[in-house]
Amino acid sequence: MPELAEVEYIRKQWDAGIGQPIRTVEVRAGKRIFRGTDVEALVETLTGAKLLGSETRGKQMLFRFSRGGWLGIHLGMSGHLRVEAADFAAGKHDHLVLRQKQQALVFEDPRMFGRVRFHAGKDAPEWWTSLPPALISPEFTVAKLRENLARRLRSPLKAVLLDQALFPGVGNWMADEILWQARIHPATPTGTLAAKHTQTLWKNTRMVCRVALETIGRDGNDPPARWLLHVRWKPGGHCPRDGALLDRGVIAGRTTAWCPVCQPEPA
DNA sequence: CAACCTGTTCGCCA
DNA sequence: ATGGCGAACAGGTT
Repeated sequence: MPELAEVEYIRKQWDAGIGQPIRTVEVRAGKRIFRGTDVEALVETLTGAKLLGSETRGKQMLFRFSRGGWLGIHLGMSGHLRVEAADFAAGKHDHLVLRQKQQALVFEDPRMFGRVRFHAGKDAPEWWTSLPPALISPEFTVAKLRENLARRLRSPLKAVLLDQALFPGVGNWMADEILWQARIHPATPTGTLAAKHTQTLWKNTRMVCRVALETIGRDGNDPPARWLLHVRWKPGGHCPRDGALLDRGVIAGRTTAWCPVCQPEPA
């Protein structure tokens, strides 16, 4: 489910537990959720540790604890964070439960495409610090975008937008939204994009990220009513800009919606 | 009942 | 050797 702004909103669900020690840690070990993770070290370090804070990078979240505990969570397709009463009983999809005096912090993920990582140490782990800079940061420049696109000349733009190394946090709906805002057809091969369109793509990438973070990311509010995401799911949806019936198809392996009028086929 | 899914990774093929 | 594509992952929802 979650992309950039949803991840930011979900991350804050655990803010209720900041400053309080974890009394017990419950883990449904042996699940693919914990692949590559030292679950014993996670339990040992976090038991008795205090949650200090958290941040988001793209679709990744990092929770910082006292005693040098760093917990990374990726929500995958169906992951979610929530807060329950301190004595609640974990359900079968609740893979990680951090119990505090006042409440329990829960990570659930029915489909188990998500991932939990753990690191113990003074500094944040390499798997966190090596993530690319945010699309709304000053480091994401038009020149940088041009450079990224130049490495994938034959790919459809939709595929490139879904690449987390290049567009961290962008998922299926955001990719469609950005291309629709920029009036560029999702199947356009990267190498055929006019310089002017690269500029437009850059501008709209930042705009969609910024506005999504200010609405969904801030408090779960809806993004602007005239955005594509409100109509892109159901067949029969119409372009909020010109009213044309939206086209749908599979591009880069994902369901994609676009407007045949304002996002014309690449030549 | 069958198809579909806001994500990632792997192996195959060009 | 790259790079792109489909399949696989697993369960819920339509």
